[in-house]
Amino acid sequence: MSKYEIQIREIVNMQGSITVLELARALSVSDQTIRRVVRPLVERGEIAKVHGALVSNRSPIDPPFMSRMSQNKLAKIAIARSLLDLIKDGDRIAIDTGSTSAFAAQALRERRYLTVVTNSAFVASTLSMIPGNNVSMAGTQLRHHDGASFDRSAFEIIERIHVDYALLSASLVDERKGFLVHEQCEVDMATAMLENSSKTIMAVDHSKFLPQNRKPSLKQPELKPGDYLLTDKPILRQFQHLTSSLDVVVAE
Amino acid sequence: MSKYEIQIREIVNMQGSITVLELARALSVSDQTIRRVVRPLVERGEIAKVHGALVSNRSPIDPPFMSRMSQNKLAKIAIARSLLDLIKDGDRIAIDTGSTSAFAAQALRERRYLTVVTNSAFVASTLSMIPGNNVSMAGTQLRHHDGASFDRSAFEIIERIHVDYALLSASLVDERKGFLVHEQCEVDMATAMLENSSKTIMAVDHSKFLPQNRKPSLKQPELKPGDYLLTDKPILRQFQHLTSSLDVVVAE
DNA sequence: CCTGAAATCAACAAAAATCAACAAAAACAT
DNA sequence: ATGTTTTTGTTGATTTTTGTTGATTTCAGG
Repeated sequence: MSKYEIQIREIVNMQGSITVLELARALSVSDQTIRRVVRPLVERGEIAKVHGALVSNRSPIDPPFMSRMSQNKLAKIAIARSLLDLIKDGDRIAIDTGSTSAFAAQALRERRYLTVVTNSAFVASTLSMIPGNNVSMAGTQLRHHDGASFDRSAFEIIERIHVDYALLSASLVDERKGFLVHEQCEVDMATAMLENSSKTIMAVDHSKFLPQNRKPSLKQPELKPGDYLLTDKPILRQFQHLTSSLDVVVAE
Repeated sequence: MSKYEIQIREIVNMQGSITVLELARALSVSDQTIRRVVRPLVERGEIAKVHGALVSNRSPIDPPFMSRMSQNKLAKIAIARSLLDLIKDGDRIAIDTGSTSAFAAQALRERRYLTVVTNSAFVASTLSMIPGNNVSMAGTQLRHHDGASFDRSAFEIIERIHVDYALLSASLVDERKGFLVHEQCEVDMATAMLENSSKTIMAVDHSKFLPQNRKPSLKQPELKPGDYLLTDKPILRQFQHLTSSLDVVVAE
């Protein structure tokens, strides 16, 4: 192990990338020395090397959040667009977390004079930029998982603002137990939104009706008769008892 | 994998889109080289390409206020990159509103384990997606102008969290009066951030030293000796009295 | 549908980076 | 000190990348 090893690793990771020559000058040694010292580092996979330069192999981020956004992208976009048939200019709406809601937010940029309250920083950021909207971000500390907050203050704000629609989602639709999510705080947030809205819109793409790897177990609050269910494929027979009292909207 | 790959991905994702020629000039290589280097990136689907330009296929964020971001975007990117020399993994940082800060947030996605507190929903959303970060959104009601909050609660949160750096900006640098902004609430927020941080980083691109159409008139709080000034061109003589006690970092 | 401008592609020569081998320098143990 | 081992710098052959040129394609407007 060379005496330059630590320095090199540090510099490369710090800068993201650096040419062999720059590094040689920085450490005042020859380029050949750099190459020699770097070889075992590369072999051990601690840094990566390309022709002409060394690059940090620290993954340049692909937020887990975004990768989920791309799953069933088309279905989610279709659902988001059909949401525009329900939500009109000037409506007030509470929006929960999740990739479905993120797409919904994108679609809702077409609407004006919305009153929006959400615990998702992404949704808040997206819709706050539309002139005429009144957007409230509920909560302070954001979890990196999805950029959402479930602070006490988040609930206080949700409960302070009454809206026309609550836009909710779920991780899985179970034939017996209904709409499920992974965490209790999500149920609590959904409950708060549902209780402070006139109507609820549940948005789930068809993949949510299929078995999942990671099985959620917590039940979303009961929907009221006349609430909406937005999805992208017709409801299969074995799920219809869950949706019989709801207005089901199937997007293209 | 070419040595330009990281930079290209970064710039493209930061700006959303850029022409091949602009990119060639930015990296001072020929357009042909850009095309060559970009081909595998496109094949792997990491960025998309259209005739004449490269476009990010990241989250379809195209905030209207990004239009302002397009002014002096290369300067702002350069400043954002040089910010990475100051901010290290694990640092705590308060970030204000504005297009400069938006670029800074994009750049800071390279860092891990940051503690971030900001009143900008865009900054919060951007950095909350990075695993390991601890992001707090200060404030509730967002103004559409820039997706930022200046609620009383925003100040309470800023004042509750002490950080290593406050990243501030300004709308105009006046030869006599120093760093100016348009609204009192921005001054108040800057003051709160400055008072709850160890060091302040003021980031202003060179255009801020030139006369503006819409003249701001409110003075940002005084910087402390040893605070940083980040900009992209050397400070002209007539401004040097403002920066003599500061650590001036000129990007590029 | 045509036309001119801009962008792209293919190919080749020039430039830069890499590698292997050897000699000089430094570090180490005896 | 002395010989041995390790590290370092230099050289020249080899490989990779880059810029340039000119032909081809794409795009926008008439």
